[in-house]
This record gives sequence, C-alpha cells and structure tokens, in this order.
Amino acid sequence: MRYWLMKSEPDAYSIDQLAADKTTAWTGIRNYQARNFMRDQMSKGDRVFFYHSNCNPPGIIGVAEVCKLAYPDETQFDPNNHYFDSTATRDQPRWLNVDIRFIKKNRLVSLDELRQHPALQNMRILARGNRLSITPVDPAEWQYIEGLF
DNA sequence: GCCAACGTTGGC
DNA sequence: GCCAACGTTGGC
Repeated sequence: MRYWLMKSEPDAYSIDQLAADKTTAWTGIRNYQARNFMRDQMSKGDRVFFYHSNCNPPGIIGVAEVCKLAYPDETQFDPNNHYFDSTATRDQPRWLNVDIRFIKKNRLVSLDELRQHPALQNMRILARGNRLSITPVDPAEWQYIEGLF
C-alpha cells in the first residue's frame, strides 16, 4: 500500500463534495507524470491526502482511499467537456483516472504549517514551483501528518 | 490579479 | 533533438 497527496481546487471539487458523494472518479488529470502514478503505482486501498489548492489558505483537509484501479477517463471522449482530447480514441485512450472514496475530513493543516515541520521538509508539495497534482507521500511523512490532525 | 515555475508543442 | 513560444498551475 502506498500513500499519496492529491490536489483539488475547492471551487471545483471540495472535500465536502467528496464527503457527500462518498466516492468519485478522479477525472481531468492531463499530466503524464500524474497519469503514470495512477496507472502504474496506485492500488486499491492506497491512502490519499486530500489537498485544497488555489485557495486561502491551501492545505491538507482530509483523507481518502483509492477504491478503483485506473481506467480510461470518460471526459477525454466528450467534445463538450473541458477535458476533451481530440487525439484520444476508445481503442487508444490517452488519459486515465482512478476512483477515490471519502474516509475523513480533518482540520486544515495548512501549507504554511507543513513548512514549519523539519520532518516534512522533503515533501514535494513544499518544493518551490511544484505543480504536480498527484504526488507520492513517504510513509514516515504520512504518519507524521496523521499525528497533526 | 500577478508572476515564477513548469510542461507541452511545434518549427527548424 | 533543440529550444522558443505558449499555456497552465497555484502561492501569494
């Protein structure tokens, strides 16, 4: 089992929305590195920190788990969808998504707060210019952050 | 809203 | 295969 951090803009899809939906298809990932994490490394039961980005303040707001392995992202085939990709076909889909299931919402552990813990200094989310929306989390970092909730 | 950082595209 | 141009992300 692995640990991950997945970003979402709360205006687009928030932890409260996930809590209401129970599960959701994590569609719209259009970055190869993030796609490959889902395709090659995610397993059912993997744990996910749900991170609110592009808001004030940004930070980790909850926990989810991977509940369905990667499969073709439907939004790539829909011309009316923002994430439509004309180069993708049903035979050769380009983009994938997993499904995630809500586990819990916790107090917001802000980006600012994360930065103040030396134990977390190597987290990808803290690196300058980091834009990757799915990043692996070290088991030790995971445990440490769970202790902050 | 600004802008630094980064990924992707496409001309050559 | 280089790299300039462009688009996007996301903290601030």
